[in-house]
Amino acid sequence: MKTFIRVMKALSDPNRVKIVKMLLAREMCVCEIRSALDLAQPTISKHLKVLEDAELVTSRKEGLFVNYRATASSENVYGRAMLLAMPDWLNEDKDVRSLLNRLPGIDRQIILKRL
Amino acid sequence: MKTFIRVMKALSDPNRVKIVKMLLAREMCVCEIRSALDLAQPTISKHLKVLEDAELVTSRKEGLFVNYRATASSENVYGRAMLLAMPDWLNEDKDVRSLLNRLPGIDRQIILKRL
DNA sequence: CCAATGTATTGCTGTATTAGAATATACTGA
DNA sequence: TCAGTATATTCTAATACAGCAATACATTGG
Repeated sequence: MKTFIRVMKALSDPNRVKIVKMLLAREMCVCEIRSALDLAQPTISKHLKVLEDAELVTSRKEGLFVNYRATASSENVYGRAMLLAMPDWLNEDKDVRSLLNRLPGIDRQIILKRL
Repeated sequence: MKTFIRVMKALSDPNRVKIVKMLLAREMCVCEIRSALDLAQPTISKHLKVLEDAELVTSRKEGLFVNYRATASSENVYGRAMLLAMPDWLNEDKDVRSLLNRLPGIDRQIILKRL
């Protein structure tokens, strides 16, 4: 039950859902997610921790960056099912659509130059 | 997105999940659900409202009683998908198991006599 | 080792959620 | 119409959560 609730809670926040949708499209570092969502960096980090605790995403260090991706944990039936369904869901949502459209232009190289 | 979040939030509470599991097994009135979960009646009513708003359950009046059942709204893709998956989920959970086992013995006739 | 930088953690505030007591509403039978 | 009963609503208290600023941690280049 706990595992199930964790997955449901993780997907109960619009910003976390948007993060999952992006990470299903491609791997991203924290600063890229931050740039896409326009939230404070600690907020992004906390959301990612919730998603990681729910076993919906995994992280991989690459120098200073931490890359996240949506990966189904084989032990978590619920997380796996949700990640399997998510690609087909919410694609008509206005916010999600524009987010995924902007995704190719969101690159850590460009973000860092802009600051 | 709103619809999706509503479904996820509705399924983010253990007691609501238990209610759904029971209602997938059979139709029940509020007092039967209350007897099964041992929560205050207003709490049950509020949980049912959340589930109804998420389009996971429907209600049907029968005299003084209000019978609830888990019914997928055809308009709600997410609710439909979750209700389709739920029967296979959480059956190994200790609480859910004992709840579903006790279900046949939970009857409005018996409950009302006991009071 | 030091400075710079990407990310994580902590502390705080405002808001949302869950729970039950008290109360209101809706229906039934006399 | 009135009493009784099943359910819904309102109110309040306790807890949980989202967000940000400040700070800590970790890695890299010099």
